[in-house]
Amino acid sequence: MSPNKELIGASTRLLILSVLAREANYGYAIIRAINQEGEGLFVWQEGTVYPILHKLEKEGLVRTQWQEADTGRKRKYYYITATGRGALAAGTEDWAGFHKMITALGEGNHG
Amino acid sequence: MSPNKELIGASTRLLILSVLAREANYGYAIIRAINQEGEGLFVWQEGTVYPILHKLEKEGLVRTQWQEADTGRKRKYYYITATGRGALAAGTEDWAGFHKMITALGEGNHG
DNA sequence: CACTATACCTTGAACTTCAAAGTATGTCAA
DNA sequence: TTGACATACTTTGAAGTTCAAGGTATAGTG
Repeated sequence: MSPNKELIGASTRLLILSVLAREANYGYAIIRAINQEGEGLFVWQEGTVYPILHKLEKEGLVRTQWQEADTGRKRKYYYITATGRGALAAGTEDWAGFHKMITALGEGNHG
Repeated sequence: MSPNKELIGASTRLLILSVLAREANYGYAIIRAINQEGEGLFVWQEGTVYPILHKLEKEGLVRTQWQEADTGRKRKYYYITATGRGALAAGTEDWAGFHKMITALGEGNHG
């Protein structure tokens, strides 16, 4: 289990949208990409990520398309939508504001 | 309700510990202090904060002491412990690392 | 005496996350 | 063709988190 579940849980959605804003991808690869990016800070489980992807789709932040890989395997690709990009931008801004506040509070402690 | 519940939920504990690292305080005032600090980004409810304070106490990150105010009112003061300061420092570091990652991902999107 | 603000706490519902298991397909080797 | 393994998607049950709402109690005000 992750040592900082609470810290991490915050921006699951934001992180997924960030990854998809770079380029469309399918679920299984998204999970690997994010966990690699996390560099040990956390490891996301399939049971966590897939439901979030489904929710993002229901909310219209991403759309999906089944595609067949060269291997013959079927993959469900996720594409970020315009709405999704908007949500990502807004979320990133909120994140920055929140971070600023946390930092300010921290600095107050040894000033 | 807060417009960014998920973003906020992350570091409830961190925020409380930050406030208490500045100076000891009692629950009701902590809630007002944090919500003021949030500047509209979020508003915490009593039903959220009190249980967290109880948990922090059980974990030894804070200790408590009942005190009587000038008004005659009884208040439960929360003091951060050495363990609590350690947890705050560690949490802040993790937070910084996580923020760095989010930022890096965001920059990748328009680079 | 009613009303408001302070001050603490608990409960039930909704939601989130995880661990675990389930389903299915392609690859590789014996 | 059989077995093992990685890929790929999904669901389920349990544990945890947060909120809205309400409950208790006391001090001050009109």
